[in-house]
Amino acid sequence: MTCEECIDNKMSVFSVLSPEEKDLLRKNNSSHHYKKGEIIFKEGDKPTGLLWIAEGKVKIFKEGVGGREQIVRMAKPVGFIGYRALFAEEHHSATAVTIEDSDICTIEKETIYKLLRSNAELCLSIIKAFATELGFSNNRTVTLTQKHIRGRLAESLIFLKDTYGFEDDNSTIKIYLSREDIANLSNMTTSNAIRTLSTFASEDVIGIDGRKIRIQDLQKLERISELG
Amino acid sequence: MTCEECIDNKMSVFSVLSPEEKDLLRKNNSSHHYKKGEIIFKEGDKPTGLLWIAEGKVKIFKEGVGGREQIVRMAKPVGFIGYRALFAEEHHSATAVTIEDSDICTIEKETIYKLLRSNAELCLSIIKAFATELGFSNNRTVTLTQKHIRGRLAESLIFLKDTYGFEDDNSTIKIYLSREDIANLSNMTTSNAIRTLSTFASEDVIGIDGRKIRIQDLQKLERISELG
DNA sequence: ACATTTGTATGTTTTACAGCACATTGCTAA
DNA sequence: TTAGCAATGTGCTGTAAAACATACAAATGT
Repeated sequence: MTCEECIDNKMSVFSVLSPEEKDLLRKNNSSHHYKKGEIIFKEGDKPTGLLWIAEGKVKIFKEGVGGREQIVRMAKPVGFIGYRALFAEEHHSATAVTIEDSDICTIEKETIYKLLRSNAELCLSIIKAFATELGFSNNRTVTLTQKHIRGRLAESLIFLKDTYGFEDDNSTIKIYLSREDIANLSNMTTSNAIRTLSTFASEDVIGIDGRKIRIQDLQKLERISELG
Repeated sequence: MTCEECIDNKMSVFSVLSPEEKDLLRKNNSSHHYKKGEIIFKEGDKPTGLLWIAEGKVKIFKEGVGGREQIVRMAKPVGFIGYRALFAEEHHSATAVTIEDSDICTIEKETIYKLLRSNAELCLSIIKAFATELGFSNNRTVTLTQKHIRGRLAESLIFLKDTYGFEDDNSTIKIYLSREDIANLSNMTTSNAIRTLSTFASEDVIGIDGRKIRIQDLQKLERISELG
């Protein structure tokens, strides 16, 4: 998928733009390819423009106590990244790293602000996106602090499934994550992520094939998530 | 402070409005007085309009595992409340309760959307506010999960000081919170909040006079927060 | 003025989980 | 093939913090 295709994509917030505005975007964006594991921006960097994912997957994480990383967001195509810092007029408060080969598009800060000032519907879309993500973040704060290990892991697996969907078999989660990343998403140590995944597998809630995880009993997983 | 004063207040996001737009607001807002401890809206309620605090203080919390509450925000005058759910077009994901007698103003959803569509600067202000709060929330997720009790409590005390400021003595935090609320803000049990506050007092980091807390050594408190 | 509830304080017990050590598997590269 | 290394898997131990218990003080209602 290319930048242009994203601009025309009806899932994108750009769908509210007029043909002329879309033209302005098309003429002012640039694109860059990243290999798996590359850094797109780092905590502390100054945002230069608005980025979005045309192709690939990206994890966004913050460094915590003793360098321990907490994944705060997982992004997928036609999703923005780095926009929080841009609009807050702050430096990036998190780091973005590709978890597979990705194509990232950029438009300059000036261009996006020009569009925002000219198109109220775009503003409203962005506002809605922020409001939704804030709800997600607040929810995360509560579940990560209050749920036990099993509940946190179950929730993360459901989250990954909701975000990236299933493969053709309708049960394997469409993402290739290391145990460490799963742990960093679920606020636990790698050891415990491995251990708890094994337990889930022995309970036939999930199936494990290397890094690929199949959800075999979604209902049970949801029950574990709700009161694990 | 009345609703009208808020609309004219230069700290408010309404400061970007034109005189005519401010008039529209003035003619379409209503106000309501709440006693300490009253519920403004509940988790699951449908938002009806945009609320803001003219006078008083409000805590916003989510119910977690086993009814345990986690305070996600503390609001003060000229600050909006309940706007996340409104703009996300969701039901409220948290409950708002006054922690002292308060005056809350409302404008209908239609009015605020009308203003947003007519005034891009207002949109940008809202976007910036959301982006800032999202940063705060993400930060909270990391610190509440990774810091130890002392660090979490120290951070909360600094947060309360930054939000509500000091009294005339320049050291007493200008808020009257129960130990339970302090615990619910810092993700710990009431027992541990009490215990740790006592420890801080014995270390001369803070001074305790009933519910009133004096910060005696901010530097030390910041150090505890950073790596406690 | 009394009883009843609510909040504060502190000690003891229990447990979930991090931290660590170490074994095993799987990938990459010479 | 084999060496080297990273990722995965498992058991053990220590500990931070929850859970529980109890006492007392302060606020609230009757």
